[in-house]
Formats: sequence, C-alpha cells, structure tokens
Amino acid sequence: MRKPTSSTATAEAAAAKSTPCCVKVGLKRGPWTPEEDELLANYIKKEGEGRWRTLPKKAGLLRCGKSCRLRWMNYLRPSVKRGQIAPDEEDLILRLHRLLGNRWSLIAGRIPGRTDNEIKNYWNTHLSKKLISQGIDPRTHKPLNPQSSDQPKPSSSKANHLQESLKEPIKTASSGLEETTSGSTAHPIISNKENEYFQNNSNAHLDDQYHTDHFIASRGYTSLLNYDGSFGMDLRGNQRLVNGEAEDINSGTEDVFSFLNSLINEEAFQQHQIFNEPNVNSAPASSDPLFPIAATAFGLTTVWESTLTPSALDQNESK
DNA sequence: AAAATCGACAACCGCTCGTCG
DNA sequence: GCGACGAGCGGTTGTCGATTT
Repeated sequence: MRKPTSSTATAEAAAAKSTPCCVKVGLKRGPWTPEEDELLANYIKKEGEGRWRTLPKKAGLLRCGKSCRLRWMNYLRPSVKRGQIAPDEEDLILRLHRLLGNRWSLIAGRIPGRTDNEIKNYWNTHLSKKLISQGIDPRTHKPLNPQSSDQPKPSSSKANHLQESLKEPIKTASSGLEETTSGSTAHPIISNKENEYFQNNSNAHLDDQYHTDHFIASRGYTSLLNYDGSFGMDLRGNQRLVNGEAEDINSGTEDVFSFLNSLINEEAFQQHQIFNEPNVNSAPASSDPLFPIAATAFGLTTVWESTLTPSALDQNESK
C-alpha cells in the first residue's frame, strides 16, 4: 500500500510517540491477500469479533489488531453490501449528512450493509463534487455564493431535484431524487403544524447544525433509529452530538423505546395517526411536531411510505 | 505504445472515549 | 483521580486500474 520509505518514516515518527498498536516491527501492511482474509474470517467465525489486539497472533496473522478490525468491518463482514450506491441510498446519505455532518458512522448505521468508510469515500469522491458543481457547499449544504446572480444552474432534472432536495427541510419520504418531470410537485412530508413550528421556533431551523443536532440528540433519534425500523444504541454518537448534554438523551430514553416498539409493530404504528392525534401516550415522540423530520432523515422510509402516501397526507391535511 | 493524469477506494494514522484495575 | 488498554471515529494517503494525451 504505502511506499516502504514513507511507511518506515511514518512508523518511526509514530514510534517516537509510542503509539501502542500498528507500530510493531515486522507487521505486514498494505493490501490484504486472500489467504489473510481467509485466516481472519475463519478465526472470527470460530471465536467471534472483539479482542482485536490479541486476535492477529491467535489467528496467525502478521497484522496489527487495528488493521484486522478495519478489514473485517469494512470488507469481510457478511453483512457488508458491495456494489454501487443506489439512488435512494445516495439521497439518504445527502439527507443524513445535512443533519449530521461528517458523522460517517452514524450515517452508515442507518444504511444497511454500508460502512462508514464506504460512505465517507463515496461522499468525498462523488457527492461533495456533485454539490460543488451545483454551487452548493458540501459542508453546510448552503449555496456557495448566495449573492451571485450568475450561479450555475443544474443542467439535468435530476440535478435540479437534488438541489431542491437539499434546500428544503422535508421532501418526499421515499426519495428526494424522484423525477418531477410530469409537472406534479412532490408531496412534502410536513404538515401545516410542522411548518408553523418551524416558523415559530427558531430551535427547529434545520439550517442550523447546532439546533438540528441538539434536537436529534435530545430525543435520542440519532442513536436509536435504524434504517429498517429496528433500533440500537450508540452512546458515543450521542455524546458527540450533545456536547455534554447527555442527560437530555437519557431522560427520554424510555419514551423513545416505547415509540420505537410501536414503529416495529407497524400495525400499531398505523393506528397512531401521527400528525393529528394530539395526545398519543404510547408514542410520545410521534406527537412531536419535528418527529417526521427526524424519522425521514433517518431513513424510516418504508414505514413512511406504507402509512404516509401523498393521498394519505392529503387526507390528513384536509382534516 | 508509452507516459501522464484522474478517479475510486482500501488502508493507515492520530485522536478520543469508555472501561477497568 | 489516574493510567493503561481496547475500541471506534474521522481525516488523510497510497495504490491501482482506467482514461486521456
């Protein structure tokens, strides 16, 4: 992988700082061979993940534990999905990145089969360039030069839709990249209630990364919701999001779990009438005006699609 | 055909956090 | 409270195949 010279220099520099892992003399570096992959995969099949520092020795590998972990997590794990990023995955990445920033592991956690490294690479090689070419700052998701009147306009309808998707807080649940060439506008998954909330509550402004993070973290969505509606905990993600306000997360955990259970039980979920039922005791999070935004952002698209089709939304709005 | 350039992505690095003694 | 250690994260780099000159 790396050139021997620079590698040596780096290793020496690192050794001077006495980094415990990966500096051991005689350890192999660079691309993994099929034989190494097999050794690692077989060992983990037998012994399970973890104990990465001692794993290489036990597995008969001349690699550092860190390297083994990375290889397993990003490549060998059975759940890792290979192949091109699908348009709906791309759209989800964009949405999640707008909300979470470069928190690749959090983003990856909501896209089944994709690793943080893969998403990070995809962002750096594809999406950030795409956004820049459209005059959007990939860091802030805002126009690079809002004052400029000669802002380059997206040429394709897909690109145009992408830009719109990034400007607006909420669009369709399924994909912001859906073509709208038929002339019909996409139905936003946001009710008058939510619009009102955005107008009246500055904390809810999605362009403000801090408030967005705070909102997400304070309700535990970030750490709890997975793409497929299942949930798990990522305390580190929580902690990074809230900047010392972890108590906000924990205080609502039970409510969130209760709500998530209702999500998993789709039948129950459908009975909640999310937008219009004022007091949903069994699912407090769903009555939060901002709930649809978080849910959409975190990829609960299948749930939304099954319950909140445009026609269903129209019915809700007209009530 | 050879050299130069580019793009994609696997892998590495430094750092932080949580846990445990 | 402190240090060591394990684990994980985001940023960066190096390699390699494809494309262009």
